[in-house]
Amino acid sequence: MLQTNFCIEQLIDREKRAVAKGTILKCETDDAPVRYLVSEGWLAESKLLPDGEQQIVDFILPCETCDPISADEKTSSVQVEALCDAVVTEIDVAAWDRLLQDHPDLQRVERLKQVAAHSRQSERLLRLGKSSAETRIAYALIELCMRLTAIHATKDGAFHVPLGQKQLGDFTGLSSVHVCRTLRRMNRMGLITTHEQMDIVIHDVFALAELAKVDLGTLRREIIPGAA
Amino acid sequence: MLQTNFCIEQLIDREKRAVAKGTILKCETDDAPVRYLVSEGWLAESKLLPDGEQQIVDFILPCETCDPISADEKTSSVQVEALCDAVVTEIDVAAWDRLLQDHPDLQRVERLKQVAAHSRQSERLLRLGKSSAETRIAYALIELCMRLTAIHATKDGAFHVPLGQKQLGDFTGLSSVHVCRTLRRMNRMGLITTHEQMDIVIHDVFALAELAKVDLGTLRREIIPGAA
DNA sequence: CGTTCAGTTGAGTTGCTTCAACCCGTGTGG
DNA sequence: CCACACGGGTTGAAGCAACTCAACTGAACG
Repeated sequence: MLQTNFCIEQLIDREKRAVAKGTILKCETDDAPVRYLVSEGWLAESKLLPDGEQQIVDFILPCETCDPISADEKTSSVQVEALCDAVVTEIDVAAWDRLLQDHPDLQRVERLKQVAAHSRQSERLLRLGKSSAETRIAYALIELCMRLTAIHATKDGAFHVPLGQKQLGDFTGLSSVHVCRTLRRMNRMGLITTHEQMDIVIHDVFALAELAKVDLGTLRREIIPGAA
Repeated sequence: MLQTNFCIEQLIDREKRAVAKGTILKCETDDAPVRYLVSEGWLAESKLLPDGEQQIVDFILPCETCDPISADEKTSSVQVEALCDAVVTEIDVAAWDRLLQDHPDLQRVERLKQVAAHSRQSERLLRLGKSSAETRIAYALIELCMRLTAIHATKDGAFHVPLGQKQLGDFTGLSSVHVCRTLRRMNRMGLITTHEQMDIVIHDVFALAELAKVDLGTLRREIIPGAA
Protein backbone atom coordinates (compact mmCIF):
# COMPACT_ATOMS: atom_id res chain seq x y z
CA MET A 1 0.00 0.00 0.00
CA LEU A 2 2.61 2.44 1.07
CA GLN A 3 4.50 1.82 -2.14
CA THR A 4 1.62 3.17 -4.09
CA ASN A 5 1.70 6.35 -2.08
CA PHE A 6 5.32 6.98 -2.69
CA CYS A 7 4.39 6.35 -6.24
CA ILE A 8 1.93 9.23 -6.23
CA GLU A 9 4.56 11.69 -5.19
CA GLN A 10 6.83 10.50 -7.95
CA LEU A 11 4.06 10.86 -10.48
CA ILE A 12 3.41 14.42 -9.57
CA ASP A 13 5.80 17.04 -10.76
CA ARG A 14 4.01 19.85 -8.98
CA GLU A 15 5.88 21.57 -6.26
CA LYS A 16 5.29 20.74 -2.66
CA ARG A 17 4.30 23.53 -0.39
CA ALA A 18 5.25 23.99 3.24
CA VAL A 19 2.41 25.32 5.36
CA ALA A 20 2.64 26.54 8.93
CA LYS A 21 0.58 25.18 11.78
CA GLY A 22 -2.82 26.83 11.82
CA THR A 23 -2.85 27.70 8.12
CA ILE A 24 -6.32 27.43 6.65
CA LEU A 25 -5.91 25.92 3.22
CA LYS A 26 -9.56 26.08 2.34
CA CYS A 27 -12.70 27.58 3.89
CA GLU A 28 -16.16 26.10 3.74
CA THR A 29 -18.01 27.21 0.59
CA ASP A 30 -14.78 28.39 -1.07
CA ASP A 31 -14.29 27.25 -4.61
CA ALA A 32 -12.48 23.96 -4.34
CA PRO A 33 -11.30 22.50 -7.63
CA VAL A 34 -8.33 20.90 -5.92
CA ARG A 35 -7.24 17.91 -3.97
CA TYR A 36 -4.53 18.00 -1.34
CA LEU A 37 -1.86 15.39 -0.96
CA VAL A 38 -0.14 15.43 2.41
CA SER A 39 3.54 14.52 2.56
CA GLU A 40 4.24 15.55 6.12
CA GLY A 41 2.10 16.66 9.04
CA TRP A 42 -1.61 16.44 9.65
CA LEU A 43 -4.55 18.31 8.20
CA ALA A 44 -8.02 18.54 9.72
CA GLU A 45 -11.25 18.67 7.76
CA SER A 46 -13.78 20.51 9.86
CA LYS A 47 -17.18 22.10 9.71
CA LEU A 48 -18.34 25.23 11.49
CA LEU A 49 -21.60 26.32 13.03
CA PRO A 50 -22.66 29.99 12.74
CA ASP A 51 -21.94 30.46 16.45
CA GLY A 52 -18.31 29.47 15.92
CA GLU A 53 -18.50 25.88 17.19
CA GLN A 54 -16.23 23.61 15.21
CA GLN A 55 -16.47 19.90 14.50
CA ILE A 56 -13.50 18.06 13.06
CA VAL A 57 -14.90 15.49 10.65
CA ASP A 58 -11.63 13.82 9.74
CA PHE A 59 -7.88 14.00 10.00
CA ILE A 60 -5.69 13.71 6.90
CA LEU A 61 -2.45 11.92 7.68
CA PRO A 62 0.75 11.73 5.66
CA CYS A 63 0.36 9.85 2.36
CA GLU A 64 -3.36 10.57 2.28
CA THR A 65 -5.28 12.90 0.06
CA CYS A 66 -8.14 15.17 0.90
CA ASP A 67 -10.95 16.11 -1.46
CA PRO A 68 -13.12 18.83 0.04
CA ILE A 69 -15.65 18.92 -2.80
CA SER A 70 -19.46 19.31 -2.51
CA ALA A 71 -22.13 17.73 -4.66
CA ASP A 72 -22.11 20.83 -6.88
CA GLU A 73 -18.54 20.00 -7.91
CA LYS A 74 -17.55 23.59 -7.31
CA THR A 75 -17.45 24.54 -3.67
CA SER A 76 -15.84 23.00 -0.64
CA SER A 77 -17.99 21.30 1.96
CA VAL A 78 -15.40 21.53 4.70
CA GLN A 79 -12.67 23.71 6.05
CA VAL A 80 -9.15 22.34 5.65
CA GLU A 81 -6.54 23.37 8.18
CA ALA A 82 -2.97 22.40 9.02
CA LEU A 83 -2.78 21.07 12.57
CA CYS A 84 0.98 21.40 12.61
CA ASP A 85 3.67 22.53 10.21
CA ALA A 86 3.02 20.40 7.16
CA VAL A 87 4.02 19.77 3.57
CA VAL A 88 1.25 19.45 1.01
CA THR A 89 0.82 19.31 -2.75
CA GLU A 90 -2.19 20.88 -4.44
CA ILE A 91 -3.47 18.94 -7.39
CA ASP A 92 -6.23 20.39 -9.55
CA VAL A 93 -9.05 18.04 -10.43
CA ALA A 94 -8.16 17.80 -14.10
CA ALA A 95 -4.63 16.67 -13.32
CA TRP A 96 -5.95 14.30 -10.69
CA ASP A 97 -8.42 12.72 -13.08
CA ARG A 98 -5.68 12.28 -15.64
CA LEU A 99 -3.53 10.63 -13.00
CA LEU A 100 -6.28 8.20 -12.12
CA GLN A 101 -6.93 7.41 -15.75
CA ASP A 102 -3.29 6.64 -16.35
CA HIS A 103 -2.80 4.57 -13.22
CA PRO A 104 -5.54 2.06 -12.51
CA ASP A 105 -3.67 0.81 -9.45
CA LEU A 106 -3.67 4.31 -8.00
CA GLN A 107 -7.36 4.55 -8.73
CA ARG A 108 -7.94 1.34 -6.84
CA VAL A 109 -5.93 2.43 -3.83
CA GLU A 110 -7.70 5.77 -3.70
CA ARG A 111 -11.07 4.08 -3.86
CA LEU A 112 -10.13 1.91 -0.91
CA LYS A 113 -8.99 4.90 1.07
CA GLN A 114 -12.25 6.60 0.35
CA VAL A 115 -14.20 3.57 1.51
CA ALA A 116 -12.06 3.47 4.64
CA ALA A 117 -12.74 7.14 5.35
CA HIS A 118 -16.44 6.52 4.95
CA SER A 119 -16.33 3.60 7.36
CA ARG A 120 -14.48 5.70 9.90
CA GLN A 121 -17.09 8.40 9.67
CA SER A 122 -19.81 5.86 10.29
CA GLU A 123 -18.03 4.57 13.37
CA ARG A 124 -17.72 8.10 14.70
CA LEU A 125 -21.32 8.91 13.94
CA LEU A 126 -22.32 5.85 15.94
CA ARG A 127 -20.29 6.92 18.93
CA LEU A 128 -21.26 10.57 18.75
CA GLY A 129 -24.89 9.60 18.63
CA LYS A 130 -24.98 6.78 21.12
CA SER A 131 -22.19 6.73 23.57
CA SER A 132 -20.44 8.32 26.47
CA ALA A 133 -17.44 10.61 26.57
CA GLU A 134 -15.23 7.73 27.71
CA THR A 135 -16.24 5.58 24.78
CA ARG A 136 -15.77 8.38 22.28
CA ILE A 137 -12.30 9.24 23.45
CA ALA A 138 -11.22 5.64 23.76
CA TYR A 139 -12.44 5.11 20.22
CA ALA A 140 -10.63 8.18 18.93
CA LEU A 141 -7.37 7.00 20.47
CA ILE A 142 -7.73 3.55 19.01
CA GLU A 143 -8.61 4.85 15.59
CA LEU A 144 -5.64 7.19 15.54
CA CYS A 145 -3.31 4.52 16.85
CA MET A 146 -4.46 2.11 14.17
CA ARG A 147 -4.07 4.59 11.36
CA LEU A 148 -0.67 5.63 12.59
CA THR A 149 0.42 2.03 12.95
CA ALA A 150 -0.53 1.46 9.33
CA ILE A 151 1.99 4.11 8.32
CA HIS A 152 4.55 2.92 10.86
CA ALA A 153 4.23 6.01 13.01
CA THR A 154 3.79 4.17 16.30
CA LYS A 155 6.16 2.22 18.49
CA ASP A 156 4.74 -0.30 20.96
CA GLY A 157 1.50 1.56 21.44
CA ALA A 158 3.23 4.92 21.76
CA PHE A 159 2.51 7.70 19.31
CA HIS A 160 2.29 11.43 18.92
CA VAL A 161 -0.74 13.41 17.81
CA PRO A 162 -0.42 17.12 16.96
CA LEU A 163 -3.59 17.95 18.87
CA GLY A 164 -4.49 19.88 21.95
CA GLN A 165 -7.37 18.87 24.18
CA LYS A 166 -9.49 21.48 22.45
CA GLN A 167 -9.01 19.75 19.10
CA LEU A 168 -9.62 16.34 20.57
CA GLY A 169 -12.85 17.80 21.90
CA ASP A 170 -13.74 19.20 18.48
CA PHE A 171 -13.20 15.72 17.11
CA THR A 172 -15.18 13.84 19.74
CA GLY A 173 -17.91 16.39 20.30
CA LEU A 174 -16.86 17.23 23.85
CA SER A 175 -15.67 20.31 25.71
CA SER A 176 -11.94 20.54 26.30
CA VAL A 177 -12.61 20.46 30.02
CA HIS A 178 -14.34 17.15 29.79
CA VAL A 179 -11.67 15.74 27.48
CA CYS A 180 -9.18 16.62 30.18
CA ARG A 181 -11.15 14.91 32.93
CA THR A 182 -11.71 11.80 30.85
CA LEU A 183 -8.08 11.54 29.82
CA ARG A 184 -6.97 11.90 33.46
CA ARG A 185 -9.38 9.17 34.48
CA MET A 186 -7.94 6.84 31.84
CA ASN A 187 -4.49 7.71 33.12
CA ARG A 188 -5.50 6.84 36.65
CA MET A 189 -6.99 3.56 35.46
CA GLY A 190 -3.62 2.73 33.93
CA LEU A 191 -4.97 2.45 30.39
CA ILE A 192 -2.87 5.18 28.88
CA THR A 193 -0.22 7.78 29.66
CA THR A 194 -0.21 11.24 28.13
CA HIS A 195 2.54 13.82 27.94
CA GLU A 196 2.59 17.39 26.80
CA GLN A 197 1.02 18.23 23.47
CA MET A 198 -0.27 14.73 23.25
CA ASP A 199 2.38 12.10 23.34
CA ILE A 200 0.23 9.10 24.02
CA VAL A 201 1.08 5.63 25.18
CA ILE A 202 -1.58 2.96 25.21
CA HIS A 203 -0.78 0.44 27.94
CA ASP A 204 -3.77 -1.82 27.70
CA VAL A 205 -5.28 -1.89 24.21
CA PHE A 206 -7.78 -4.55 25.13
CA ALA A 207 -9.24 -2.68 28.04
CA LEU A 208 -9.28 0.46 25.91
CA ALA A 209 -11.03 -1.41 23.10
CA GLU A 210 -13.61 -2.59 25.57
CA LEU A 211 -14.18 0.98 26.71
CA ALA A 212 -14.39 2.09 23.08
CA LYS A 213 -16.80 -0.76 22.38
CA VAL A 214 -14.88 -1.95 19.35
CA ASP A 215 -13.67 -5.29 18.17
CA LEU A 216 -10.10 -4.58 17.13
CA GLY A 217 -10.00 -7.07 14.28
CA THR A 218 -13.27 -5.95 12.80
CA LEU A 219 -12.38 -2.30 13.07
CA ARG A 220 -9.07 -2.88 11.38
CA ARG A 221 -10.65 -4.63 8.44
CA GLU A 222 -13.16 -1.84 8.22
CA ILE A 223 -10.97 1.23 8.31
CA ILE A 224 -7.47 0.20 7.25
CA PRO A 225 -7.08 -0.47 3.51
CA GLY A 226 -5.06 -3.54 2.78
CA ALA A 227 -5.29 -4.88 6.32
CA ALA A 228 -6.02 -8.28 4.79
CA MET B 1 -30.44 13.30 -13.01
CA LEU B 2 -33.54 11.24 -12.69
CA GLN B 3 -33.21 10.14 -16.26
CA THR B 4 -29.96 8.46 -15.47
CA ASN B 5 -31.57 6.53 -12.69
CA PHE B 6 -34.34 5.20 -14.82
CA CYS B 7 -31.55 4.30 -17.13
CA ILE B 8 -29.88 2.12 -14.50
CA GLU B 9 -32.96 0.03 -14.07
CA GLN B 10 -33.19 -0.48 -17.79
CA LEU B 11 -29.58 -1.52 -17.94
CA ILE B 12 -30.02 -4.16 -15.35
CA ASP B 13 -31.71 -7.35 -16.34
CA ARG B 14 -31.58 -8.77 -12.85
CA GLU B 15 -34.85 -9.33 -11.15
CA LYS B 16 -36.18 -6.90 -8.63
CA ARG B 17 -36.98 -8.22 -5.24
CA ALA B 18 -39.81 -7.13 -2.96
CA VAL B 19 -38.78 -6.95 0.68
CA ALA B 20 -41.07 -6.49 3.65
CA LYS B 21 -40.73 -3.72 6.21
CA GLY B 22 -38.16 -4.70 8.79
CA THR B 23 -36.25 -7.10 6.57
CA ILE B 24 -32.57 -7.03 7.28
CA LEU B 25 -30.82 -7.28 3.95
CA LYS B 26 -27.34 -7.31 5.38
CA CYS B 27 -25.79 -7.47 8.84
CA GLU B 28 -22.62 -5.76 9.95
CA THR B 29 -19.56 -7.91 9.20
CA ASP B 30 -21.51 -10.15 6.80
CA ASP B 31 -19.83 -10.77 3.49
CA ALA B 32 -21.00 -7.99 1.25
CA PRO B 33 -19.99 -8.33 -2.37
CA VAL B 34 -23.18 -6.58 -3.49
CA ARG B 35 -24.70 -3.23 -4.02
CA TYR B 36 -28.38 -2.52 -3.57
CA LEU B 37 -30.43 -0.40 -5.91
CA VAL B 38 -33.69 0.81 -4.42
CA SER B 39 -36.68 1.17 -6.73
CA GLU B 40 -39.33 1.78 -4.11
CA GLY B 41 -39.31 2.39 -0.39
CA TRP B 42 -36.52 3.36 1.97
CA LEU B 43 -33.58 1.48 3.37
CA ALA B 44 -31.55 2.43 6.44
CA GLU B 45 -27.83 1.90 6.84
CA SER B 46 -27.13 1.56 10.53
CA LYS B 47 -24.46 0.56 12.98
CA LEU B 48 -24.90 -1.23 16.27
CA LEU B 49 -23.18 -1.07 19.63
CA PRO B 50 -22.66 -4.30 21.62
CA ASP B 51 -25.34 -3.16 24.07
CA GLY B 52 -27.91 -3.02 21.29
CA GLU B 53 -27.94 0.73 20.71
CA GLN B 54 -28.43 1.55 17.06
CA GLN B 55 -27.33 4.55 15.02
CA ILE B 56 -28.76 5.10 11.58
CA VAL B 57 -25.94 6.50 9.48
CA ASP B 58 -27.91 7.11 6.30
CA PHE B 59 -31.18 6.56 4.53
CA ILE B 60 -31.27 5.13 1.03
CA LEU B 61 -34.13 6.60 -0.97
CA PRO B 62 -35.65 5.41 -4.24
CA CYS B 63 -33.29 5.67 -7.20
CA GLU B 64 -30.28 5.52 -4.93
CA THR B 65 -27.80 2.73 -4.44
CA CYS B 66 -26.21 1.50 -1.29
CA ASP B 67 -22.74 0.03 -1.02
CA PRO B 68 -22.11 -1.41 2.44
CA ILE B 69 -18.51 -2.41 1.82
CA SER B 70 -15.58 -2.08 4.26
CA ALA B 71 -11.97 -1.27 3.48
CA ASP B 72 -11.22 -5.00 3.26
CA GLU B 73 -13.50 -5.23 0.21
CA LYS B 74 -15.13 -8.25 1.71
CA THR B 75 -17.33 -7.51 4.67
CA SER B 76 -20.10 -5.03 5.27
CA SER B 77 -19.48 -2.06 7.54
CA VAL B 78 -23.14 -1.41 8.19
CA GLN B 79 -26.45 -3.13 8.64
CA VAL B 80 -28.95 -2.58 5.84
CA GLU B 81 -32.63 -2.74 6.68
CA ALA B 82 -35.90 -2.00 4.90
CA LEU B 83 -37.78 0.74 6.74
CA CYS B 84 -40.97 -0.05 4.87
CA ASP B 85 -42.06 -2.51 2.22
CA ALA B 86 -39.57 -1.89 -0.56
CA VAL B 87 -38.36 -3.07 -3.93
CA VAL B 88 -34.64 -3.54 -4.40
CA THR B 89 -32.23 -5.04 -6.90
CA GLU B 90 -29.07 -6.77 -5.76
CA ILE B 91 -26.11 -6.20 -8.03
CA ASP B 92 -22.89 -8.05 -7.45
CA VAL B 93 -19.74 -5.99 -7.58
CA ALA B 94 -18.45 -7.51 -10.79
CA ALA B 95 -21.64 -6.66 -12.65
CA TRP B 96 -21.66 -3.21 -11.11
CA ASP B 97 -18.08 -2.53 -12.18
CA ARG B 98 -18.91 -3.66 -15.69
CA LEU B 99 -21.89 -1.34 -15.70
CA LEU B 100 -19.74 1.59 -14.64
CA GLN B 101 -17.12 0.76 -17.25
CA ASP B 102 -19.71 0.67 -19.98
CA HIS B 103 -21.52 3.82 -18.93
CA PRO B 104 -19.27 6.74 -18.06
CA ASP B 105 -22.30 8.95 -17.45
CA LEU B 106 -23.58 6.51 -14.85
CA GLN B 107 -20.16 6.49 -13.26
CA ARG B 108 -20.25 10.25 -13.04
CA VAL B 109 -23.71 10.34 -11.49
CA GLU B 110 -22.76 7.70 -8.95
CA ARG B 111 -19.65 9.59 -8.01
CA LEU B 112 -21.73 12.70 -7.37
CA LYS B 113 -24.17 10.77 -5.24
CA GLN B 114 -21.32 9.41 -3.23
CA VAL B 115 -19.90 12.89 -2.71
CA ALA B 116 -23.35 14.07 -1.68
CA ALA B 117 -23.68 11.23 0.82
CA HIS B 118 -20.31 12.12 2.26
CA SER B 119 -21.29 15.76 2.64
CA ARG B 120 -24.51 14.78 4.38
CA GLN B 121 -22.59 12.66 6.83
CA SER B 122 -20.31 15.55 7.62
CA GLU B 123 -23.27 17.82 8.28
CA ARG B 124 -24.75 15.25 10.63
CA LEU B 125 -21.47 14.70 12.39
CA LEU B 126 -21.30 18.44 12.99
CA ARG B 127 -24.75 18.53 14.53
CA LEU B 128 -24.35 15.36 16.54
CA GLY B 129 -21.16 16.70 17.98
CA LYS B 130 -22.01 20.30 18.54
CA SER B 131 -25.66 21.04 18.75
CA SER B 132 -28.92 20.68 20.60
CA ALA B 133 -31.76 18.27 20.05
CA GLU B 134 -33.81 21.01 18.41
CA THR B 135 -31.09 21.75 15.90
CA ARG B 136 -30.50 18.10 15.10
CA ILE B 137 -34.13 17.37 14.45
CA ALA B 138 -34.70 20.55 12.47
CA TYR B 139 -31.69 19.61 10.37
CA ALA B 140 -32.93 16.07 9.83
CA LEU B 141 -36.30 17.34 8.65
CA ILE B 142 -34.72 19.80 6.27
CA GLU B 143 -32.30 17.25 4.88
CA LEU B 144 -35.07 14.74 4.26
CA CYS B 145 -37.34 17.35 2.75
CA MET B 146 -34.59 18.46 0.40
CA ARG B 147 -33.73 14.97 -0.72
CA LEU B 148 -37.38 14.11 -1.23
CA THR B 149 -37.96 17.31 -3.16
CA ALA B 150 -35.12 16.34 -5.48
CA ILE B 151 -37.04 13.18 -6.41
CA HIS B 152 -40.37 15.02 -6.49
CA ALA B 153 -41.72 13.29 -3.42
CA THR B 154 -42.86 16.45 -1.65
CA LYS B 155 -45.72 18.82 -2.23
CA ASP B 156 -45.54 22.35 -0.81
CA GLY B 157 -43.37 21.36 2.10
CA ALA B 158 -45.47 18.29 2.88
CA PHE B 159 -43.95 14.83 2.75
CA HIS B 160 -44.04 11.38 4.25
CA VAL B 161 -41.24 9.56 5.95
CA PRO B 162 -41.54 5.86 6.83
CA LEU B 163 -40.08 6.42 10.27
CA GLY B 164 -41.28 6.20 13.82
CA GLN B 165 -39.97 8.47 16.52
CA LYS B 166 -37.64 5.69 17.59
CA GLN B 167 -35.98 5.67 14.16
CA LEU B 168 -35.78 9.43 14.05
CA GLY B 169 -34.05 9.16 17.41
CA ASP B 170 -31.64 6.54 16.06
CA PHE B 171 -30.86 8.94 13.24
CA THR B 172 -30.39 12.05 15.36
CA GLY B 173 -28.78 10.42 18.38
CA LEU B 174 -31.71 11.10 20.71
CA SER B 175 -34.12 9.02 22.74
CA SER B 176 -37.56 8.56 21.24
CA VAL B 177 -39.03 10.35 24.24
CA HIS B 178 -36.97 13.42 23.56
CA VAL B 179 -37.75 13.30 19.84
CA CYS B 180 -41.40 13.38 20.81
CA ARG B 181 -41.01 16.38 23.08
CA THR B 182 -38.99 18.30 20.53
CA LEU B 183 -41.40 17.56 17.71
CA ARG B 184 -44.34 18.72 19.88
CA ARG B 185 -42.53 21.92 20.68
CA MET B 186 -41.95 22.61 17.01
CA ASN B 187 -45.61 21.92 16.42
CA ARG B 188 -46.59 24.42 19.09
CA MET B 189 -44.25 26.99 17.61
CA GLY B 190 -46.09 26.59 14.33
CA LEU B 191 -43.02 25.45 12.40
CA ILE B 192 -44.32 22.06 11.38
CA THR B 193 -47.30 19.74 11.64
CA THR B 194 -46.97 16.01 12.07
CA HIS B 195 -49.49 13.25 11.59
CA GLU B 196 -49.44 9.57 12.32
CA GLN B 197 -46.42 7.57 11.16
CA MET B 198 -44.74 10.75 10.17
CA ASP B 199 -46.63 12.74 7.63
CA ILE B 200 -44.79 16.00 7.98
CA VAL B 201 -45.64 19.47 6.80
CA ILE B 202 -43.08 22.22 7.08
CA HIS B 203 -44.87 25.55 7.50
CA ASP B 204 -41.94 27.86 7.95
CA VAL B 205 -38.80 26.58 6.25
CA PHE B 206 -36.85 29.69 7.07
CA ALA B 207 -37.49 29.54 10.78
CA LEU B 208 -36.74 25.82 10.67
CA ALA B 209 -33.51 26.47 8.77
CA GLU B 210 -32.55 28.97 11.42
CA LEU B 211 -33.18 26.40 14.12
CA ALA B 212 -31.22 23.83 12.12
CA LYS B 213 -28.44 26.38 11.67
CA VAL B 214 -28.22 25.82 7.95
CA ASP B 215 -28.11 28.07 4.95
CA LEU B 216 -30.60 26.47 2.61
CA GLY B 217 -28.80 27.41 -0.60
CA THR B 218 -25.44 26.22 0.61
CA LEU B 219 -26.84 22.97 1.95
CA ARG B 220 -28.59 22.29 -1.31
CA ARG B 221 -25.43 22.73 -3.33
CA GLU B 222 -23.62 20.52 -0.88
CA ILE B 223 -25.92 17.55 -0.64
CA ILE B 224 -28.09 17.49 -3.76
CA PRO B 225 -26.29 16.36 -6.90
CA GLY B 226 -27.13 18.50 -9.89
CA ALA B 227 -28.70 21.26 -7.83
CA ALA B 228 -26.78 23.76 -10.00
C1' DC C 1 -63.50 -6.36 24.40
C1' DG C 2 -58.79 -7.12 25.57
C1' DT C 3 -54.09 -6.66 23.87
C1' DT C 4 -50.50 -4.41 21.78
C1' DC C 5 -47.80 -0.81 20.23
C1' DA C 6 -46.49 4.04 19.22
C1' DG C 7 -46.81 8.33 20.97
C1' DT C 8 -47.29 11.61 24.96
C1' DT C 9 -46.40 13.59 29.36
C1' DG C 10 -44.45 14.06 34.17
C1' DA C 11 -40.79 13.35 37.67
C1' DG C 12 -36.37 12.48 39.01
C1' DT C 13 -31.52 11.60 37.71
C1' DT C 14 -27.12 12.23 35.48
C1' DG C 15 -23.43 13.39 32.39
C1' DC C 16 -21.61 16.97 30.29
C1' DT C 17 -21.17 22.03 30.01
C1' DT C 18 -19.98 26.49 31.64
C1' DC C 19 -17.71 29.46 34.56
C1' DA C 20 -14.03 30.46 37.29
C1' DA C 21 -9.84 29.89 39.65
C1' DC C 22 -5.31 28.20 39.56
C1' DC C 23 -0.94 26.11 37.82
C1' DC C 24 2.82 25.88 34.93
C1' DG C 25 6.02 26.44 30.96
C1' DT C 26 7.19 29.80 27.46
C1' DG C 27 7.98 34.04 25.41
C1' DT C 28 8.86 38.98 25.86
C1' DG C 29 10.08 43.56 27.14
C1' DG C 30 11.95 46.62 30.65
C1' DC D 1 17.67 38.75 34.64
C1' DC D 2 13.45 39.37 36.45
C1' DA D 3 8.43 40.64 35.85
C1' DC D 4 4.71 39.79 33.53
C1' DA D 5 1.45 38.23 30.24
C1' DC D 6 -0.24 34.36 27.70
C1' DG D 7 -1.97 29.86 26.41
C1' DG D 8 -2.99 25.18 27.58
C1' DG D 9 -3.98 21.98 31.00
C1' DT D 10 -6.28 20.89 35.57
C1' DT D 11 -9.70 21.08 39.08
C1' DG D 12 -14.00 22.51 41.65
C1' DA D 13 -18.78 24.13 41.71
C1' DA D 14 -23.12 25.00 39.74
C1' DG D 15 -26.46 24.56 36.00
C1' DC D 16 -28.95 22.41 32.45
C1' DA D 17 -30.15 19.43 28.57
C1' DA D 18 -31.25 15.06 27.65
C1' DC D 19 -31.93 10.47 29.68
C1' DT D 20 -34.52 6.91 32.19
C1' DC D 21 -38.49 5.29 34.31
C1' DA D 22 -43.15 5.07 34.59
C1' DA D 23 -47.88 6.02 33.84
C1' DC D 24 -51.41 7.07 30.56
C1' DT D 25 -53.64 7.68 25.93
C1' DG D 26 -55.52 6.35 21.64
C1' DA D 27 -55.51 3.66 17.47
C1' DA D 28 -55.26 -0.84 15.32
C1' DC D 29 -56.28 -5.50 15.46
C1' DG D 30 -57.83 -10.06 16.56
